[in-house]
Amino acid sequence: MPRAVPSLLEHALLALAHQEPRSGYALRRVFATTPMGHYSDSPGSIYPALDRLARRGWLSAAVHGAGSLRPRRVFSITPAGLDQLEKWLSARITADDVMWRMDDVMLRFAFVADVLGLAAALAFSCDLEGALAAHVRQLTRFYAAAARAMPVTGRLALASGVEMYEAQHRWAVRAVRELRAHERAARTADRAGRAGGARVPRR
Amino acid sequence: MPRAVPSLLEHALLALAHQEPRSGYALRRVFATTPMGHYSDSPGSIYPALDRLARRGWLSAAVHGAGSLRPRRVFSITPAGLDQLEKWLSARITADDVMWRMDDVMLRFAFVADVLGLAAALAFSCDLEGALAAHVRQLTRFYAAAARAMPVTGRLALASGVEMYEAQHRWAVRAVRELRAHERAARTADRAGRAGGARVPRR
DNA sequence: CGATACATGTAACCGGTTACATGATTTT
DNA sequence: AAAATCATGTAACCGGTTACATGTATCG
Repeated sequence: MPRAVPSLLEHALLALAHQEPRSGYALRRVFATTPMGHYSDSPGSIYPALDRLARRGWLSAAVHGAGSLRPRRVFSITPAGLDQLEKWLSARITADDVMWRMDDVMLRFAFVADVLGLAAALAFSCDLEGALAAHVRQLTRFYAAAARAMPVTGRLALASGVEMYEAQHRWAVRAVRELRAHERAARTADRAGRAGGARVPRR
Repeated sequence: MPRAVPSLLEHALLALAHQEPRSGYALRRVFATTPMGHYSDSPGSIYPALDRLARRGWLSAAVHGAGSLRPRRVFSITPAGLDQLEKWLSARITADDVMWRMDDVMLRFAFVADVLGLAAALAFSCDLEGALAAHVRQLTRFYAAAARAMPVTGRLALASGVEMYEAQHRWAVRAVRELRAHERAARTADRAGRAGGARVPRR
C-alpha cells in the first residue's frame, strides 16, 4: 500500500526522473550542485528513496550491466509515477501550505510548467500570489500586536519573517506577469505558425 | 555523554527556559502561537526533548504536585545549560550556515541579545550581513550561469531563492543599523544616568 | 601504478510525526 | 453533567544523517 504522503525528496526525485531518465548518481549530482540540495543529497537518503519509489511502482529501473558486480540502474518515471506527480503538482495551495510548507510549494513551482504546462503554471502562480498576500496581511497584524512586547532581536527576527514573505509575494507578482507574457508569446507564435506555415518552433 | 549537536528544537527550548522557567505546556504554547512553531510543536517532540535536556543536566525540573497523578514540571535552565546556550549563540557564522542552516541562524539571532547582550547581537548581525552579502554574490553568479539553460518555472524558482537572500541581506543591513542606534541610546542613557544620579533606568 | 573522481550501496542512530491515552479544570 | 480546554505523556513508524564499505574508470 503506497504511503499517503511522499516526502519532499521523493517528489523531487520523481520530478527529476520525469525530465529524463537518470541514474542514482546523476540524481545525486543534481542535489549536490544546485540549490535543490536543500531537499537533501547524500546516498543514505537518495538510494533508499529510489528503492521505495521503485517498490511503489512510481519509478522503473533499467539495469545496465546486470551481470557485473556493480550494476547501474537508470530510473524512469512510470505512468503511476506520473499520476502521483501530477496529483502533487495540481493540488490547490492552501493557507497552511504557505505558512508551514513553503519549501514544498517552491519545489512544486519549479516543476509545474514542465509537467502540467504553462497554463497550469500560471494558475499555480496566481493562487500562490493570493495566498502569500493573505499571509502577509496576517503576519503583519501579528507583528503589530506582538512587536511592542518583544526584546530587540526577537522583534527584528519576527520582522525578518514578515519581510521574507513580502519579498516572496513581490516575486510571485512578477512570476505571474512573466508567465502571462510567456503564454502570450506562445499563442502569438502558434498563430503565426499556423498562418505562415509553422515557421516559428514551439520550443 | 551529551550529544554533539543538539537539535534546533532543543536549542529553542533551552533559550525559552532561559527567558523564564516554564512548564512543558507553556513551552508548547509558545510554539503553537508564534512563528516559532516552525521549529515544531506537538507533545510528541517537546516532552521527549525536555526529558533529554533534563537528563543532560541542561534543564532542571521543579515538580509541582509531586504526589498527584499528574505532576507538573517547571523547567529552568541550569549553569551547564546556560554554557551550552552561550556556546551555541556565540559561534561564528560560516558560509555553510547561511547556505544550509538559515533557520538555525535566525533562531540564534532571535535570542542573542537576550542572552549575550546588545554588543554581541551587533557583532552577530555584522557577521551575518557580511556572510549574506557574500552568498548573494555567489548565488547571483550561479543564476547568471544556469538561468539560460533552465525551463521557465525552474528559472523563476531559482530567482526566488536569490531574491529571498537579497531581502534577508537588506534586512540584515537594517538590523545592524537598528542595533547600533540601540547601543548608542543605551550608552547615552548610561552617561546621563551616571552624571545626573541614575535617573534613567537601564531596562 | 597510485590517486582521484565516478558510482552504488548498507546499517546504526536519532529525532520528528502521528495517533493515542489520560487526568484536571473550567465553562456552558 | 457534558463539553471544551488545560496539561502531560507514550509508542510505533518513518525517513534523514552519518559513517562506513566497495567497486570502476580515468588520468597523470
